Amino acid sequence: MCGGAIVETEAYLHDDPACHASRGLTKRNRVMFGKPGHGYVYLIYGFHFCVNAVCRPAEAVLIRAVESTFGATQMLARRPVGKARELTNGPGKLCQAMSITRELDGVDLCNEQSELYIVENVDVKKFRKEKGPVITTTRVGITKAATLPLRFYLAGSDYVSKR
DNA sequence: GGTAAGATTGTCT
DNA sequence: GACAATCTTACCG
Repeated sequence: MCGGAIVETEAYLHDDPACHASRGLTKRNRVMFGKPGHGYVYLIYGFHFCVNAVCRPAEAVLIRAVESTFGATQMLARRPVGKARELTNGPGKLCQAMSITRELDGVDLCNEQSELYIVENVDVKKFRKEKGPVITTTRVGITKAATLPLRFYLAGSDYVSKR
């Protein structure tokens, strides 16, 4: 068991050229056309995995950074790093640390019996208060629709990938 | 059947 | 700051 608070996300909308689902259903993005609440996991650049939470049909939120709150020992075993923040301050990094792979593509994120799931609890609310306001900026690492303000992160978190 | 590009990261300068 | 590593998918012929 390991986990943490999501501190950085990006949104991908159905009419957004940067969204994998914008050009219709394919083998890779089929999960995005399924039921909302499921996880979309894919391999990028042949090296790293990225996780998304499907929110509406053909629309998803990319999880870019997590601040680990428990199970950090296990995560460090999978991803040995010097500084704690290096553990999960990037979409590919957090997938390695939490052993998120393509096997989890399509997982039900709303079911606490799943290998991977997302919940909102009182600690998260307190965490958000401590970490300050949510900053909205442009998305990172994309070439299409790069100016849309669809990236969100907590101003006070050390685990945000880029400022 | 071939090829170009990608929602990244780590390493070297 | 620049660049290589490495592979799946999408698109064209």
